[in-house]
Amino acid sequence: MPHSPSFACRLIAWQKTSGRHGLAWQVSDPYCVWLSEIMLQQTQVATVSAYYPRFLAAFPNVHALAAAAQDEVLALWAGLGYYSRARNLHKAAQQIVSDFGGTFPAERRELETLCGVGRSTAAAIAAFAFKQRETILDGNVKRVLCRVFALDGNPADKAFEQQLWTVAESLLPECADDMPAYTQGLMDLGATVCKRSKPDCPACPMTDICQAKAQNRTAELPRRKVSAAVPEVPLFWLKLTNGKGEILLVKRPQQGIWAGLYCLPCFDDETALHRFAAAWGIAPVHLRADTPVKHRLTHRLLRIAPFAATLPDPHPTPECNGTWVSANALANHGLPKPLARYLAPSNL
DNA sequence: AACACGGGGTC
DNA sequence: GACCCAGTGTT
Repeated sequence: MPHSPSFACRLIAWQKTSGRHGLAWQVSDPYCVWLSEIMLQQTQVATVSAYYPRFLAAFPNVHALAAAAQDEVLALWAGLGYYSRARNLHKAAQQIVSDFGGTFPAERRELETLCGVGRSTAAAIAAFAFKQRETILDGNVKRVLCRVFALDGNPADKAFEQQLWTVAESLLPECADDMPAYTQGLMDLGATVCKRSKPDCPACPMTDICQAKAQNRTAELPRRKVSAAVPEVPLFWLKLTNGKGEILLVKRPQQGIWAGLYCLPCFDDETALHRFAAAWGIAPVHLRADTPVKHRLTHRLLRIAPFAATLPDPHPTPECNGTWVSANALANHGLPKPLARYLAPSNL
């Protein structure tokens, strides 16, 4: 196992002089730390910066969040992606109230019982808010460790993953007071110096102990994941407008893509869309085909064919759990990014 | 172990 | 267009 007594010292000193400071969530309040850590999962700092203050203003503490409606939470999360994070955040706020009397626990193990909080996020909260000697292990840290110690393993391999946790734990500083700066340093080093491509080795505090650099292997470590093929999925949207200029939105189920968000009536095939339109008294000839929307997710390529129609007068009113929403009320609803773009191309 | 789950940044 | 990002939960 790699052991480097100087690793933590170097990192802490570097963070204090050259790390990132002044980010809105660099505070010791566990609620703020937790919220930021969830937002930052698989999401870059620049993206989160626009969402974090808005969300915190709406839900300034865990009680406010626990008492909110899921729709309010999702409306503030809309566009950020990975919406299970928002649903779990909401659930976890209620867990904090019900299971912990409204106060965040300081132990990593207890934090891990919260919905949406895995080991790394629990460790980040424990380290930043409670100065616990727990290690994070995110994409940045993995890259730093794989390079500094020339760890050459398959990222999909469970045993290799476990090895990374063990290495990360072995590097923790002895003094608990150093945990916030150390943890921030791990993230900062990976994000600003030990980047995936073109690492800035001359600026790195580990440059003279880095084994990947010594072996001229920074470009090949960490090893890449093997990426799977991304299947294409056709989708059909119906933009139905009533006499008041309102649009029909339907809340999506709690499972699957865009779970819990609001969307236009959405169909797997055109026949199903026609059937739905017919129930509102709209014949296929009155459906206007709009410009197709291509939207890439990590694991799917959505090819969306939007249709538009105006409700005839009079018209039948079929059983429908949708809601009619005016243009200026769209912002109150959590919409998937491509739908927000389609309905209001101006606010990108 | 593999897959589901968004959206954007970067090269 | 490919790869990655302050990952977690399900199967």
